[in-house]
Amino acid sequence: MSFTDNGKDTATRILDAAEVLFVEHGFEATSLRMITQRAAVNLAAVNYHFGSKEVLFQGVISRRLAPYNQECIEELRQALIDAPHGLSVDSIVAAYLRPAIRLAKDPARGGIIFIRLMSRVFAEPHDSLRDMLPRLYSDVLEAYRAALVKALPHLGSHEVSWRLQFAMGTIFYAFAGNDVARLLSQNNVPGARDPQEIVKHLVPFVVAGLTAPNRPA
Amino acid sequence: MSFTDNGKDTATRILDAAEVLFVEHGFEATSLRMITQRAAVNLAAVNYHFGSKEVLFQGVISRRLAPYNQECIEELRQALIDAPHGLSVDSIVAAYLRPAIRLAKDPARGGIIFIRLMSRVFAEPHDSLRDMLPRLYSDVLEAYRAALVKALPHLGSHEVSWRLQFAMGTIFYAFAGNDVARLLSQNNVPGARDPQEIVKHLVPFVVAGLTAPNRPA
DNA sequence: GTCTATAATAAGATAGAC
DNA sequence: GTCTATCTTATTATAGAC
Repeated sequence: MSFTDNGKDTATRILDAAEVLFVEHGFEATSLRMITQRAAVNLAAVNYHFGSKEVLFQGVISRRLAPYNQECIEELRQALIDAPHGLSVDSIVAAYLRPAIRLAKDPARGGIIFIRLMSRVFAEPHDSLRDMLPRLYSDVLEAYRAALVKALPHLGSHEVSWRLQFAMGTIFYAFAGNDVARLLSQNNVPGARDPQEIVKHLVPFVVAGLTAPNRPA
Repeated sequence: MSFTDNGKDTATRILDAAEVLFVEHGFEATSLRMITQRAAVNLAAVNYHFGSKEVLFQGVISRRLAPYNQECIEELRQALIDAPHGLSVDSIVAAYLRPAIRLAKDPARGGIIFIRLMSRVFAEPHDSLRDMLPRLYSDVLEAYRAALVKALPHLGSHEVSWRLQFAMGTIFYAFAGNDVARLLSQNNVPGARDPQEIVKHLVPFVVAGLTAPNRPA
């Protein structure tokens, strides 16, 4: 590993630049030339270090995701220790979002950029990009799904799956920075990009959705 | 207007093909060659009829959206006539989703493909594509926002905006066909692509989210 | 309006010197 | 590991015959 003047090696510089650009422009619209220019490295370095643009994308995700997943699982484990007789839906949602807030505040681990990238991946049309997440993320989801099934015993397992799916959609969409808010011509929601502010309004919505009565008239 | 053997003119054939391909692959990854090949028209026809790929995209959206918007507004107007003293959140959500279900069942107006395309637009990284929707969709949103503000008088206008934003995110995500469901290794949600089935499970979730107490402890 | 042919450009990937 | 130079292939868009 050789180092450049700003203290990061070439592969890391490429990952950092790619992370930002993939969020901003999506996979297809981000060229290797944009990435290497931003990273101030040679064009050929991408293929030397990663082999292809697609593998680079996987690298951008996986470098951050593994430790983050650990944190999510650990957070749930701790919550379960503190309340061994089962968690409320509220505590489950709060536990799920706590690592996200911590990550959002920590630029060294990608910060809000990585949160937004995760949200974006689900919307990537590229099958190979979208399909990498189930593999990388299923452990976390299964853990939280199990907790929810326990917390909502009156709902069937299928209904919990539906609601978890909606909840994930809501959360990812809220963090994606797509600014559905901008749709509203008036009343631009203030603080719509601040993760802490988002979560404050998001938690009641998601908790209420998850705990909704099984079938209103 | 000259017509080909299957009864549709060239511009329409291009729009039909582009609609499907933009949903499937996104804007960037869909080439004019894919479109003209699928439409069985000449490559140059796109630029003759539309001028550019971006204008074509706008054309795909706007041909369907104007009549659909009319329907959404009319649905709300009718509901308000039937209940002149104000609508429940439940009726508002139901009114909003009714045109979507009708459209989803009507392939002649784009069917589920167009619903999914709308959902996808919000996730398009291209600014110029994402930014066309506020202009085209704000009337509908403002109408439903006003109804929600009336139905939820105890919430501030800002809070209603937040929740409408979350609700729209949930709904669009649910229809986008991104299959967050596939994240769950087990328990693949059955019927996850059938609009009627989606709506059945979606309504209680969204209504509960919108009517959540203002700030649970 | 529709076609062929092509211009102009940008993309991902690689070979080979250093 | 890093560079320059280039290959190969794709793209959007257009010019001009019919």
